[in-house]
Amino acid sequence: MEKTKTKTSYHHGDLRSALLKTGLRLLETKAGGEIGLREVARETGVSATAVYRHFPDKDALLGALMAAGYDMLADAQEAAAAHYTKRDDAFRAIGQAYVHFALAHPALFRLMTSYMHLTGECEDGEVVGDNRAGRLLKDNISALLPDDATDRDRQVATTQSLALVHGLAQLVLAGQ
Amino acid sequence: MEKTKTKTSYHHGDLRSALLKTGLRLLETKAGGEIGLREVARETGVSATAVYRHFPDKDALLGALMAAGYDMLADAQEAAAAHYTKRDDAFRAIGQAYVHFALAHPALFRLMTSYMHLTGECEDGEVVGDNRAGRLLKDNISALLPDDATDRDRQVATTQSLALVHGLAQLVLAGQ
DNA sequence: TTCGTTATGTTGACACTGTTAACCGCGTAA
DNA sequence: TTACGCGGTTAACAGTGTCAACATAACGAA
Repeated sequence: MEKTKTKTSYHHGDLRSALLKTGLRLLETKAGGEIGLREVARETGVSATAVYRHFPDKDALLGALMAAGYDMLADAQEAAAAHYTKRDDAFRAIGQAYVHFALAHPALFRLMTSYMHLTGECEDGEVVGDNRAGRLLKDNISALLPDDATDRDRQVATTQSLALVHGLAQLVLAGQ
Repeated sequence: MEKTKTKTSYHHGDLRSALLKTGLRLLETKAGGEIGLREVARETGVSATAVYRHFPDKDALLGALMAAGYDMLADAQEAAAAHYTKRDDAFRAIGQAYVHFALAHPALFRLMTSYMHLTGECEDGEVVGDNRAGRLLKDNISALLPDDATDRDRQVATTQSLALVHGLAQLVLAGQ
């Protein structure tokens, strides 16, 4: 019930999501350091090379974990913002949720941010806002600015607050 | 002349600094990804285990490279600030130097920041300002604040601007 | 000078990693 | 029923960090 495993299952149960689940679990457990392909495979009770049926690469697996992390982050931010009605309160809550998330899931957060440069496939648009979390923040910032603000103003404000919040999270994480 | 190699040398020339030099070179060359102990040893023309005579660990080697990077950063910041006489101009220059450094030496910067959590030996003091770069920024911030600012004010201001600058560097680096 | 000790570097090995190639079993479609 | 392909396996390869044992050069004491 809590885990609708979608046992659509071909052969063994659907891996991929099982791999992702144990990957996230390992990231919660392990305080620092990287995660290993063989490790997650072993912990899932499957042979290492089975991973390659669902992910072309180790980086692909990590990328999927990143995506899952960003989804979790966006969920947390939305939940945090939902408690508030005033625009600026909501905005503050979103920023706090970001830092809180980094503290609550350090290894996952580190993975998400240290592989940032793999993220943006760089389709010449904005690289920052291509995930739900970024979009959420951008929308909330836009709502805070006066109506006659230019697009450039909005982008500057977005980048500034994202930088502030992200840097803050990083610093807090460094100081443990 | 440019490189006073301090050929005090016992046996082979002084390694350690040679290792650090090739380590930095490799970090300049390699765009993304980690650096390897065996790799730097091989490139220095020495057997892998020779490294262990000068560094107890791979992490120790990376730590030394980090320290070297922070020194380079502080140098760049001091040089940038030296061109200006007004306090706030100097402060801005320091921040710009930070971002510029991240862009100029991406791999090194990534190493410096991603191993941040290994840095602070956490002697219950301030973890941020234990390197020259942090101290420089802190001093410049203090100079900008009014004289009657409390210590807490100064710390908040320091953290805020460091977070902003650091986050900005990270974002710029992510967007290449 | 000669000799022993210590710092420095080498080879060989171990356990581990990511990745590829070759093989197999099950479920489905013809 | 048979052929095929998807999802999994084992075996192997190159590469990694690290340890133990061995070699050698430099230096201080006899």
